[in-house]
Amino acid sequence: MGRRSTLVDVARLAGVSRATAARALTHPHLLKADTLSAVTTAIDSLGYVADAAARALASGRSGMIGAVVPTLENAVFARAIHGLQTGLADGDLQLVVAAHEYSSAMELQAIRSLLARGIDALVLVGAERPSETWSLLRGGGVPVILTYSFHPEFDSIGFDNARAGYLAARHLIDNGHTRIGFISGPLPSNDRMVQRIKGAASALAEVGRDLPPAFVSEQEFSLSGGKRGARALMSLATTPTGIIGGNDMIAAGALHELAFRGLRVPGDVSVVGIENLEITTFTTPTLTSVQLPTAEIGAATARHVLALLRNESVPRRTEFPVSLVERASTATVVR
Amino acid sequence: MGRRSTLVDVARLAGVSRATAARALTHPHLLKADTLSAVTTAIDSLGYVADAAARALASGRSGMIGAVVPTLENAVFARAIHGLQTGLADGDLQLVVAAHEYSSAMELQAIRSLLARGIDALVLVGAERPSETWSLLRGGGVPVILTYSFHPEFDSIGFDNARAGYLAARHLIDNGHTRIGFISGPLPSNDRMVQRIKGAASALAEVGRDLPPAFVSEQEFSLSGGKRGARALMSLATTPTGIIGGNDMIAAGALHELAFRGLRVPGDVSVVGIENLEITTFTTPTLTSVQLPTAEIGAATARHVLALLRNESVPRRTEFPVSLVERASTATVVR
DNA sequence: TCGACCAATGAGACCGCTCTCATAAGTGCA
DNA sequence: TGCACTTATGAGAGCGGTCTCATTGGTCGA
Repeated sequence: MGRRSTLVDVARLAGVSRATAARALTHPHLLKADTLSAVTTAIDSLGYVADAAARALASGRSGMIGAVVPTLENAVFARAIHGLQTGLADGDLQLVVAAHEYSSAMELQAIRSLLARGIDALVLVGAERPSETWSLLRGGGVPVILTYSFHPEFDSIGFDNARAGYLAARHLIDNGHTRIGFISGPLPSNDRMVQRIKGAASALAEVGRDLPPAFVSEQEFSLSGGKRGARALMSLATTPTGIIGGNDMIAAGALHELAFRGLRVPGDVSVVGIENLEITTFTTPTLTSVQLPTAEIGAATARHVLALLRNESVPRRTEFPVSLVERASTATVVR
Repeated sequence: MGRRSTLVDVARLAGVSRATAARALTHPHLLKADTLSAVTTAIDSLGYVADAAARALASGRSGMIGAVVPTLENAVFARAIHGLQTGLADGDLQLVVAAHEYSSAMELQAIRSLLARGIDALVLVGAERPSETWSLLRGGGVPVILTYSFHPEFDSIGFDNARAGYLAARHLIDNGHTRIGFISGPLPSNDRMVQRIKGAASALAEVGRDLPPAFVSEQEFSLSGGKRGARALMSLATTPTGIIGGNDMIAAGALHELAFRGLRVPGDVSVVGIENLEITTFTTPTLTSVQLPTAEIGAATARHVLALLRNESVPRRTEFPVSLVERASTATVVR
């Protein structure tokens, strides 16, 4: 079938110059109606498709957006990427993804690699990274959008992670709990989780209590992680009466371990999750959780990127609210 | 900070020609050791990074791989994409993703768009699509790799979906069940699910039974979908004694609905899932499931793509085995 | 009727790299 | 010492678009 046809072929077939053919693509309003239709006809009959590399080289814009997330195996990020991709597709932008597995070194490498690819914008997760990475971002000449956390220097779209932790702890405290354990996800390169823990600690501080390090168990984001975390917390000399899961999967795993140990929820221990996934209504008991705007983040980020590339003015910071959804896994402490 | 430095800057600083500087990048073994090191030094001191668009235009290779999946909201595909991306990164390839939400029209559009982007290879899910899409793929001049299903004409990496359905049904049949219901995921553009249903039907056919259409309930891939599916099946005049979930989330949702209706599993109804996710050991009762090689598929696809681009010979077809993992949700039928 | 101005199109430089081909320097053998 | 041959480097032509600037023909007001 021969080689792909180029603008020259189109121009020749339409009987116009290369420049005119090009204009039909990029600035069609500059052409006389019949010239335009001649070119359009030629394009259709040749099945012409502009070469993206050539276009990127000449225009300095690639039409590709990069995104680096911790992992796609965590549904939160998979969902956000899904929403982002869907939104970008509407603007005819492609999404290039990379995962760093909670390693800031790998994140740096991924960012380098994406920047070298000539992306038009870069979407990252979180606001904590080594200064080397920050300076690369500052000098990259590419708009950076941070998600899930905020940073004064870069456009950010997210929610208040500390408040999510605070709401979870506050709810337990309001039910009379003072010994509250926290099963977190991986902490390296994960300011979101650190913030949630801090938020929980600040709620405890409000009532003169604290969140001792022993009451924080770092685990994977999974049912098994939650199970192991609950095992760890319930093996302590003094055990918590309330447990916060760093996300819902962890909390659900904790519920399982508590049941396995013959402990009643919420009779003996109350449990709160964070994220408010579908699973919260399928656990036994159903899981009280803090609703996070994860679905919104992907879509909002896509809109932000599109506006940015169109030079429309956009708020530097978009914050979504979080709220507690009470279900059956929490109750007033019995003493 | 001025503009990005180019090969010309590197060449000038290193005191060599543009061609030599270029060779240092692409064919370093052709250079004398000290010439090479002069160029390398210049590259480092300028922080030079090759422009991907220019390179793509000149070389005809973009270093980008496209992947189109039904959705990233389904963990199966998120996981596969994650594995694929990780594997590709080792070969310095970028992954561009798109989702089509089980619409063949959107898939076609996504493929067009990726092809226009000049990707070096294209990864797709499944082997069922309109002929228009197939002919685009044939004429695209880009290697296509199919995953999760097989196709004689294209490289394929997957497993036998019909066998997965067969194993699930066979297990129920071996336990004396003959009225078997199937709660499937979305069926449009989803040959995997169609195959699983066919496999289940063929197991029933082996013992002179069939899978009546009324016993197949099409639902979303979610806990709620499974719940709704079980509700539909258990509302029939004649109800099944065994239920197969199109995937584990569906099966877990079905378990929930059965418990809600006061039915005992496996006493009254046996349930089998497909996928063997972590959740199978967290449900009540634990869920018998067919183990699928989803983790392997992403990684294997990455290896396949890398080999392909290096012109190494690769098997056109890679098939992973599936197997049944028996847990507590299935038992011999009581009559 | 003439110059100013505008709309439509053409000409050609340029984006930054790859790759082929030519050239110069170096090597081994008769 | 000369010649064929290899090795290292340079020169320059693309790759396929975008974009600026020049050119042409036509319109309009004085």
